[in-house]
Amino acid sequence: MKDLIRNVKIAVNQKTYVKDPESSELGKRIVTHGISLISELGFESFTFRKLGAQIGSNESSIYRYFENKHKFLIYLTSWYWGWKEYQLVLTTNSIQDEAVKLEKALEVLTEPVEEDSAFSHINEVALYQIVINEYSKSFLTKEVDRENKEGYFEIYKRMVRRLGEMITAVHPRYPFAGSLASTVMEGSLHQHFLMEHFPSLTNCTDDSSLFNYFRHLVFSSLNLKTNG
Amino acid sequence: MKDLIRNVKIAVNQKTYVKDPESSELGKRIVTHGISLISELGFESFTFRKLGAQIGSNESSIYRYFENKHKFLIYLTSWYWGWKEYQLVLTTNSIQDEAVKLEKALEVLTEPVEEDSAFSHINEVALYQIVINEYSKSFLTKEVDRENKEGYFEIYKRMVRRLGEMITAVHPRYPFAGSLASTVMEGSLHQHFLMEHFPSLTNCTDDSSLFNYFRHLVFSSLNLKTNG
DNA sequence: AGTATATGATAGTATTACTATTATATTTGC
DNA sequence: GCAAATATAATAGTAATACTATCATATACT
Repeated sequence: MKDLIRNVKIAVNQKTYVKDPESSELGKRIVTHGISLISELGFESFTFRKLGAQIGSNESSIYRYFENKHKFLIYLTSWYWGWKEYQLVLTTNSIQDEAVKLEKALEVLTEPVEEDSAFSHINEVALYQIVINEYSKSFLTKEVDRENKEGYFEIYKRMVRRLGEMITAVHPRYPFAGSLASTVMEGSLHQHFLMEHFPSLTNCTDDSSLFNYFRHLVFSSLNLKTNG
Repeated sequence: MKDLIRNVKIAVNQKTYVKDPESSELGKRIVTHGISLISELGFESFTFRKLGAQIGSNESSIYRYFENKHKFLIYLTSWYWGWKEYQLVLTTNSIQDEAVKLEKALEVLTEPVEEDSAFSHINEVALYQIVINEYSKSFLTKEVDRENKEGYFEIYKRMVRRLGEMITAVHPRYPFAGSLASTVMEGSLHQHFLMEHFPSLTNCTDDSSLFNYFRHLVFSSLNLKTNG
């Protein structure tokens, strides 16, 4: 999944930034080095001051692009989900058989993330690590309802909805399509985290076993056998 | 599930505190009001200074019980999981039929939390809200591997293991017992969060539908029908 | 050449997350 | 009942955080 289409821009809710970081060189440097610094230090220890130091730029300049690091995290993770959604749609769109389509969707969601040269200023592999380790922190806040209303989580929600619709297409009377879709979305991040830090709590050891686990989980719930 | 046994103390890893908060009145006040303040302000805005102000005590006195708020969170959530584990064991212990036992375990994990008068200084309902909203933050850190080695997450891990063993007892050849157990543990918190803040992403509307969803998920994976 | 815009440099503020020290209560041991 | 030990309170101090504000400079555009 790389280089599929050039000249595509991932659309992120404009409220997440003050000035579009893709509109300037400095903006792109903020994103590039922001990703590497968050994945290196973790979100708690990451500061705009440190980021400024790393890119040889001033803290105050970064504030001209992002209000604070929370919004910066929402920007980055929204970008990630937008990018993933794009892959999801592109990969599954042409598939007629609904079961095969769903299976393919699960594959896209669990397969290892690879560099996408269409977005040279973004290291998707490092960004994926950020999503695994920090995404939950973007919504586990007291401001979640207000921010949800403002549309900060739209892309993620749309992806859950898409996956839910694929589940319903396979089994229209299954009553928990939304819950299953959200369980898979969140669960695949969580199982990734467990593989890295709590291997005794998961049977998954690599991305292929992760895929097998979720495929079995979903298709069993829908009373169907899998192909694998 | 209340008042089952008195004079039981939930054992929490001693490294999470400097001085056992259950050993003094002040310690218990810290825990009592700490729970209410974190659930009121959220973990990010919670500080020992504010807690001190609320209990009419000094910030420095709180530091004599807990090194920092991160360890305080680990203490509180460990206590919660210890309390839940106790319920789990007590409820399922005497059940012979492995499928019934597993079903009962899922019920304990998804049912609404009620006040337990055996621990009068702890508001279990508020603590459960903290677990839903903040638990992930206790392990989504750069220090997770070190803290895991020091045993900070032992109780939670033991619960996942117990649930995994129950799954294996029902279906010995199912290859993803651990992953399924961890998915249910984390997933039930996540679905609770979605019910409150992202209702469009779940089909669960109350604790009974939550239980039905996870029961169906687990028993389908094990190729068994449920009773309900 | 003049103006607008982007970035940089510096300084300042309130708060956080502590640590250290000293003072004052309270408990306990003899 | 008094001294000693312990627990708690009060105060102060530090480095860092998360900003905001102001002013200077560089570059770009007209």
